[in-house]
Amino acid sequence: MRDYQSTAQFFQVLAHPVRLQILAALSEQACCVCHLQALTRRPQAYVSQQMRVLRDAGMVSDEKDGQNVYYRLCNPTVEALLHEVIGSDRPRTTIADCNCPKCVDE
Amino acid sequence: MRDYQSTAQFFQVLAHPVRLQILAALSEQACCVCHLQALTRRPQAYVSQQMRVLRDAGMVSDEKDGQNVYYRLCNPTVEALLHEVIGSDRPRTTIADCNCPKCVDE
DNA sequence: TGGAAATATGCAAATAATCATATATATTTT
DNA sequence: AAAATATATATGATTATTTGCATATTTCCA
Repeated sequence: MRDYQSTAQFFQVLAHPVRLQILAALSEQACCVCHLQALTRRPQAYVSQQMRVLRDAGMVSDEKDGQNVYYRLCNPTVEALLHEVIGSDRPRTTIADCNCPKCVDE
Repeated sequence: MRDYQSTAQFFQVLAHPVRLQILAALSEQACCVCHLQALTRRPQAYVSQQMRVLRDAGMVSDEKDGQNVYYRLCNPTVEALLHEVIGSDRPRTTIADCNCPKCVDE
């Protein structure tokens, strides 16, 4: 990590409840946007906006598979911090209403 | 740490370059406000405001000694996070113009 | 006691972040 | 090729944060 300015920006990205929820979900498995929509109960555009913030911050990477875009965590520091502050006792929300191929298959 | 909302607020406090600089200094030793003023090159009222934010967030504790107030880190999670994101390669800024008893004695 | 030094607080202007809405693009299905 | 689905982007209104400045409070010392 560089100077205090960029470190502050890094923390700013984490200073958001929905982004934290998304990152916590991604720390378990890669998810498509529709999955995160169901998880967070937010409109698609909203989730997509947050994913851009996370992508621009270098915290997640995206991979397109057909119609779906799968996001995954790609930053070890973020993983470590999540573990530090959230730990493993986070609410294991099961998502019922996601119809992406990956969810339907399992 | 509790829910995502309070975790986000926790990160919000860290999402500030001057507060980060102050916390990094406190992670080495307790400092009075005048010391932090010299370090950050900000007006006294500015530093005092940031100290309130850190105090309200439960990250630092204050102890009055005569005219001076000494602040110290009092949150192990903050210490761990600072170490994670800043590490030990932070600029070791020596402060010349602080006249508090502690600084003058040494 | 009175003044100077150290620190804290209150408030307002400037700045930045959030979120809803509308719309665009790409892919699959029919 | 048109419709449907998944995702992305642009824009603007609202709200929150930052920061400078004036002033208050506390303590020390002459």
